[in-house]
Amino acid sequence: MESRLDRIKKQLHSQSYKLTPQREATVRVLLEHEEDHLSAEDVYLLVKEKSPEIGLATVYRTLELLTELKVVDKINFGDGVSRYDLRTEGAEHFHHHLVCLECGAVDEIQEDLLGDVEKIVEERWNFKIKDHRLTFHGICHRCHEKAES
Amino acid sequence: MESRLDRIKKQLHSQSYKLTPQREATVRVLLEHEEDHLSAEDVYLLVKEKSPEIGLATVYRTLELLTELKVVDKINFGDGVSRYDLRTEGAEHFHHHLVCLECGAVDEIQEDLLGDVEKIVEERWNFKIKDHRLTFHGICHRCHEKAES
DNA sequence: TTTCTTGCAAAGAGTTTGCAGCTTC
DNA sequence: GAAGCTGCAAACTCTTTGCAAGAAA
Repeated sequence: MESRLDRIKKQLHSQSYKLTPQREATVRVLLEHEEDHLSAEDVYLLVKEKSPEIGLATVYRTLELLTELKVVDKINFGDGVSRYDLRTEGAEHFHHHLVCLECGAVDEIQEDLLGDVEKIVEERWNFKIKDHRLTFHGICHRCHEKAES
Repeated sequence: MESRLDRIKKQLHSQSYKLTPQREATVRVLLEHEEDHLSAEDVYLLVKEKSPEIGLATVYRTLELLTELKVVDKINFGDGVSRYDLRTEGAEHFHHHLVCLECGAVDEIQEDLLGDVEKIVEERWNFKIKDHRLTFHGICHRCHEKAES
């Protein structure tokens, strides 16, 4: 059974990038925190727990590399920090986000939802879509329920 | 006939903010470049052409203020700079963007397009939507046509 | 007058880069 | 052994803040 880590390793190798312990540690952290939306600093601190000798610059360089390889997506919720989000394997489209204005939580929507909209945009604006970013800002279900009780 | 500038002035006054020449000059620049997606630095340089004594910090403070008043929206296309986009008057929803990966142009879509999607998200995720950000990355119609010729 | 606002310069935050040394293949 | 990678520190970019002087109501 080939793990996700293995596949990412292969992808690195196939583009003749070396698989260093630092890179592996970084990928592991990303896999272990798939649900989260970690900043470079977050990733750095988590990697440091297990590999204390790693440098912040290496984490930045690794994240940049993984972004290039489309293993992760670099996203920005407007708070001045870039966040890195593992791509869902096999997913054709980048997933969407729900950002709660109250508690700051970020939930993911894996469903596509934009199929029809994309068709309209491609036809009406003659724009060839390669990727998208969709984020809703509002009140999440948890804060919603809390407010009602 | 009340101009758009007048209405923005009133809005400032109604929240007991003072209307300084610097703020007026900044708003004017935004109105004159409604189609563009100016960064703070861009706005600063444009304001400076007519009011050379203005400081960059004032522009940042004014843009922050206008964002608070929902006169402009602060957006981020992932290039490390915040951009400021005048809200379409009367529009209930924030418009969408088409970012061309080839020439870097940013076009706007004023149509809503997300009505159905929002309904689904609100119902299925029990998420109260307050705002959204939708950006498509791809090839714009100009580059498209250029490539074909 | 009193409060708000400005410009400047300095500080801050996040990210990138140069470089010498070390690792991977 | 050559090419690539790393950690460190310094540099850089964008943005925010402290403060004394100035302007608006």
